[in-house]
Amino acid sequence: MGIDLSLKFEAEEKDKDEEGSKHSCSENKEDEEHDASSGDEDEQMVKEDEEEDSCLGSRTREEENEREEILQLQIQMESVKEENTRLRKLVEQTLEDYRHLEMKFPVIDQTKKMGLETFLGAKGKWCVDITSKARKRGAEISPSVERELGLSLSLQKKQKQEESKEAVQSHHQQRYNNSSLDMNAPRIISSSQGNRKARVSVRARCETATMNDGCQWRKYGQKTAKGNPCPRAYYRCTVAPGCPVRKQVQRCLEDMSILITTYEGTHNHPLPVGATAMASTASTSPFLLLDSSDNLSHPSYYQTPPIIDSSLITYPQNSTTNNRTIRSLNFDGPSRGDHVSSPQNQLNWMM
DNA sequence: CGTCTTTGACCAGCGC
DNA sequence: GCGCTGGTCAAAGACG
Repeated sequence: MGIDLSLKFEAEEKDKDEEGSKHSCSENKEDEEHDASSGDEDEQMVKEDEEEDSCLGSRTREEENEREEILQLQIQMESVKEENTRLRKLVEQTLEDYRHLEMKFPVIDQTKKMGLETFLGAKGKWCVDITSKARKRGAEISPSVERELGLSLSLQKKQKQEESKEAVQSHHQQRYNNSSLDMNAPRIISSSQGNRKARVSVRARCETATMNDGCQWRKYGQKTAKGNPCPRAYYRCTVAPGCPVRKQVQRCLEDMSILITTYEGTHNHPLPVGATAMASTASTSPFLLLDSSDNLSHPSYYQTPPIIDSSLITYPQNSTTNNRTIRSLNFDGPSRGDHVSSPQNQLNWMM
């Protein structure tokens, strides 16, 4: 270490100085001998002895001083060494803690997801049931696929307090989203309460401009949101006059093939047939039903199958649940190229 | 002509 | 109070 080198360097310099002083002392002696030849030899000898004694005395004093200095330096070195080992242990401990935390993080994340499923209650079983059924069919479900199955559910609430509580969580979520690790992971931003409007956000792979959820929508606005070059479109349900349901449609910034649709409100009318087909299998209560294909009602639908990654999400709203109950329906949807010809086929495929 | 989309204007909420 | 941003309105145009 640098300390050791510098100490050696100092010691070497001191040796050199010592040699130099010795050399100067002997040089002085030679000069004196040269001078003695011209003067009284006895007196000269006495003088020489005295000077030699003084020279030797100063040399021993210097040596003692050097020894003391060396001792002090050695003590300093020992203390520095001790501090060095202590710091090293501290660094190692910190690194170890960091590694431990790093290993624990996925477990904590998984626990959070399990917590969500618990929150979803009995209906949360859907996710497990459907994936297990898929497994029974022999379909392999990789962890990444299971992530893809994850319910992309965002219930939004505008209350400040709860948002601040969730700020840390959403920050972590954002970090995950940015790293494209978990695009379709379950995500509850907030839940509606009281008479506030329920909001459900759904991510689905969809190449068309909007998803067909069986309802009729009228576009009433478009806005470019900050941070996303893709414009956000605003739609209003036109199935029944005065239906308060609205939806926002926007492409995902990370993956343009993913369509983020946010629904708000509750339909004040019976759902159209296309929506009811799937609805009846999931819930008897009012809900929002989504699939990611506009092609359902399109003549060329049978030639161009939709691309669905995670798409069926129900969100009942009634007075008893106070807009808080969330029912999820996740399924390992067909990968790109799989043919899903109708809502009923989708359900058959699921079951 | 009715319906739907587009798009600029307006408004409310929020942070500074 | 001001500016920014998201959400909505409404007039104008397109389309069947």
